[in-house]
Amino acid sequence: MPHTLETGLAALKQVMNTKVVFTEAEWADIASRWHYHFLPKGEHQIMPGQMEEYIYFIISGATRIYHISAKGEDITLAFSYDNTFTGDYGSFLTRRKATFYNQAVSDCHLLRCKYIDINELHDKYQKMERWTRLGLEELLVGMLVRQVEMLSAPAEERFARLLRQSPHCFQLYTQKHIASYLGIQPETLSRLKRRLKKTQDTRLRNN
Amino acid sequence: MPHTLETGLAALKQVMNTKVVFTEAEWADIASRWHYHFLPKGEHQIMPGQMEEYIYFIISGATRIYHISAKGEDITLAFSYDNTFTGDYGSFLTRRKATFYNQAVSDCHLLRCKYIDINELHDKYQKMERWTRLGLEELLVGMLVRQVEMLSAPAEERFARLLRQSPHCFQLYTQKHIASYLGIQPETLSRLKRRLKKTQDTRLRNN
DNA sequence: AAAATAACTTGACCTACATCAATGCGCCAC
DNA sequence: GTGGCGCATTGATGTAGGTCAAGTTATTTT
Repeated sequence: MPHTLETGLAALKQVMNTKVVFTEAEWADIASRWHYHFLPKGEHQIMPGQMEEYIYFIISGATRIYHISAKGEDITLAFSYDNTFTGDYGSFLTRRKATFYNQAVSDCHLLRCKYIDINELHDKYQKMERWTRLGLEELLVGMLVRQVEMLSAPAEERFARLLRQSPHCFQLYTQKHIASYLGIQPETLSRLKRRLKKTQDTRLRNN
Repeated sequence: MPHTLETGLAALKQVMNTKVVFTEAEWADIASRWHYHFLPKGEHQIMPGQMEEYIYFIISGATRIYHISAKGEDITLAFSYDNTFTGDYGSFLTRRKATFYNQAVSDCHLLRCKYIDINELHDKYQKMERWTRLGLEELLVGMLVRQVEMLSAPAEERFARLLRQSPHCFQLYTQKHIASYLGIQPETLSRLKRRLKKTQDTRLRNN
């Protein structure tokens, strides 16, 4: 029986142990606080105005965190998929109302853990506090890289880099959403794709 | 005697206590690991390729964290000033070589703490681990807000918001640096300023 | 205080990307 | 299958902001 609590916890354990190694007793306590949850394709895990009560771990599936701007534009902020965490961290961490949408773009098999459980774990185990700290550090470094790229690289380069570093995203998400993640319009992404293919074709022909 | 170790530690204590309240004994241990450092205007606290050995607390002064892109563009990522922390967090946290410059734009009176001391404090006190976690959470939320703004708001709005929320930055930093922080050219910022003043003037005249 | 240097302003022109619009294509519903 | 709908492509045109250049004003440096 794939994608249920057991297999999910095994995946979660492996992911968590890459940062901090928990004892079996600690792990048992942690594991007991995560619960299976299913989110069908198209449904929202959270919407602006709600409180983010859980942090989510994706066993399998894909979600998209986005924001609707003042002008009504749909802006994709992050992609989440197998073996990654998701949710509106801002809301979850600060206990303020969510500002983002998080939508399943395919059926999602999830584990989730309540805020109070995460908090209790933080109180109970220094290691848990450290695990979260290390996770936040990683997130922060990633966001800095993205920030630099958005400010310094033109659309074409940002696209090329995403294609190189996260090709699977082009399978999981529509071009519309990838475009908004890259900060451009779908039409522009379409044209970039064609241009890139053309230059690759001519390169092939010349070699 | 202003801006020396004592006054600096008093400021640091106050800032740290807003997140986690330390006992006097804990604080004494923490305080003993921070040391005064002076960075004259124009000098760099760190440059790409170096290892960030310290985390810095600014008693007084201002620095600018920036990056030189592949095309040679100077991109300002963050401003730091009195009572804030600074440094290349990415390098400091991950122990990899710095990718950013951090330059004093005015004489800086600093406190700094070595990586190993921070680490020892993390090992020794769960509270310290929590303090760092909460600090990272705050940083992360701020970066998310900025990311959304960069993707959704046009230059004029980003400028107006910075002017509203951080007017002191316009005293501390040159327009060139503020422009690069906003993701525009200095010429564009100059034009935006004029346009904004014009609309404000007409509004005044009509009231 | 003069000279040198850097910052800011303004104008003319240019380009990357947006917008609008038309057409074609896949995909799900029934 | 076939009707419908959202997604992708392509073309024509618009525009925010970039680039280049010249002049002005601050700010250092000597």
